[in-house]
Amino acid sequence: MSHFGRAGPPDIRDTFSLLVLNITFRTTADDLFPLFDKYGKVVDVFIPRDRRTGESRGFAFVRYKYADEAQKAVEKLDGKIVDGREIMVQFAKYGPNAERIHKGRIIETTSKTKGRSRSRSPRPRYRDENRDRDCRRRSRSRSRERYDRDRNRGRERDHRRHSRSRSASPDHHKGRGRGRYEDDRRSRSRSDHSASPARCSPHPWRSLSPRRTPGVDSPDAQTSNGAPVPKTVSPHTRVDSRSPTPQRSDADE
DNA sequence: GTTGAGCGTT
Repeated sequence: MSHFGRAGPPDIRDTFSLLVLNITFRTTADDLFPLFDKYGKVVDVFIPRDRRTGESRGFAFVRYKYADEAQKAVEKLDGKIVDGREIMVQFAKYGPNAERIHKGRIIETTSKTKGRSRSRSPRPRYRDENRDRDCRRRSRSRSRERYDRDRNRGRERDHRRHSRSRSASPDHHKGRGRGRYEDDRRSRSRSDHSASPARCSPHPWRSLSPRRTPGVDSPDAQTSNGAPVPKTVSPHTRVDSRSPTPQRSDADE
């Protein structure tokens, strides 16, 4: 793969992994190696790539032999423009098997004599595949935002992102689209078991609330909109449903 | 030819 003639993960026990984010999709390990090797002994550079296309996923892992060199590389290369893109270098937080990493160094080994430790692991092996694999699949397609931004380019330059990509905007879609390749069959399997896509819908409550069953206009037949109205509701409040503007009950479209 | 949050393979 992206190793230097080595198969599989090398000895990461005594290495310090750095996570390099925001690299271009064309940047390869060979491009990053000389860059990081200038600041220390780089043991290995690995760039995860897609199973289907083999394209880079936009980030890389650089393993240093010593922590001080890794630290220096983080300080020196973090924010550096590589291939026209500002990369982000930081210590890896998780290991290949989701081991806990402290300052890029693995502090937990899932190899042996640590079986009980895994039980205490608060998080699953892969924190992302069990989260947005169901609905939030961006599939890393070309974002329409980019086109919008390009179209607006020249009209309003202030509309661009006012900050580095480090701090992702909260209102920006956090769906990372890590579906990759297993999401297809998994989704189908769950579909047969009648999954609950209610949460996937951006407006789940909308489906749950039938608003005011159209056609049925009997005020006594059902309580308001069919939903079980708690007894705490006062008769005075109930008259509100018969107000001239009952459409603004709860659903809004 | 593309995309852009984030954490990894024989």
